[in-house]
Amino acid sequence: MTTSKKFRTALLQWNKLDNKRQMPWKGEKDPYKIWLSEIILQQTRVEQGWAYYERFIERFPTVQQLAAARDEQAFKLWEGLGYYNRCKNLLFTARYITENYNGRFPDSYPDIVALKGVGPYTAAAIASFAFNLPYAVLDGNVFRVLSRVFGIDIPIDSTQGKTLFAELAQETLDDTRAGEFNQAIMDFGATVCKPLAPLCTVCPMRHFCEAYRHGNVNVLPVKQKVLQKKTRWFSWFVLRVNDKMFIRKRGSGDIWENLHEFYLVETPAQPHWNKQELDTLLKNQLAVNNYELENAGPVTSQQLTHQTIKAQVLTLRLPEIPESLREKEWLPYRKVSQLAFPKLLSQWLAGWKL
DNA sequence: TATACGTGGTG
DNA sequence: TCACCAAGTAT
Repeated sequence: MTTSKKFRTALLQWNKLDNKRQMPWKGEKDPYKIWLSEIILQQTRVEQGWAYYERFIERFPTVQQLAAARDEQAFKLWEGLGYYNRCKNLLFTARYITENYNGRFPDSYPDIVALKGVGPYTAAAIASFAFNLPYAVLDGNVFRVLSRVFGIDIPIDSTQGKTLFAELAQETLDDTRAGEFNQAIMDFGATVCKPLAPLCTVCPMRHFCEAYRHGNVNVLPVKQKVLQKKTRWFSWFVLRVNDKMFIRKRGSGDIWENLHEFYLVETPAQPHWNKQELDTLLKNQLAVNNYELENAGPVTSQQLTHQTIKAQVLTLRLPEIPESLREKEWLPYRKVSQLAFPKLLSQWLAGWKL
């Protein structure tokens, strides 16, 4: 018997007898809900996305209701989940489906994969879960499980590796039960063939797993690229005039697009804000001569995928709104709390006491 | 096609 | 502390 055949049989039997994994979207047939769950789960742990899924479904039970959402409302609901372009694309696609498909989710792979924010993985997931179409999912779990069982050390982030694993996944798929198979292989990867400390001693595949036989389970899958990280220094100034504070929306070309922030000063090295430095900054950048430093918080750090942000939040009280800043960007806390912020700032706001 | 995009868990 | 990685996609 081929390894593919053994794999299929062992996987489906494990799924039937030993897979205890439960999730709110499991077994769901509504393509809208499947789509929503898959977008939330992109590069995101199930435990982290779980509550977000439930809140979105509660607030927006149908694609039409999501399409009718205000942008800020959706972003506020997404706040803290990361990769905020997912939220932007979610809104775009909900509106696209509402307008172009009359609210009916497309039911062919080519139509699904054409949706913004939907790539090969997500399209295969929706196609197989909602419509039982024979498309194999290829996510981090599948890369790991296949690389180990079949003993493949070609880097999964190489062009050759991506092609090879995509073909292997499609060959291995039980295409009469695509949805069941796809769910099973991801559950298996997440609970048995785990990245760290896999449960090889109780694994139903250990008798034919190449990595287990060669003792290299812990080095598979292979990745070739190491990502570069840089450190950036952010100083956020909470400018306050009476009960309002200055808020701006972050633009394109950098992290946290569409999220909000306070007045940002980025420096090439760690800043040390003393009176003279502050005087100069306020005068040069904002033409402000009169201010009071209310508070200078601790330097906190956040690790992103490609950069480390070292940030400090300083609160300044000004006598009036500077001419250099627009009136409309000054908001009371009541309004500010409805906007989405990066974690560093939402945490600061949560602890903010007037 | 190489790189950027968030946040949190884990060993 | 730190590297790795998690139901990837867009550009």
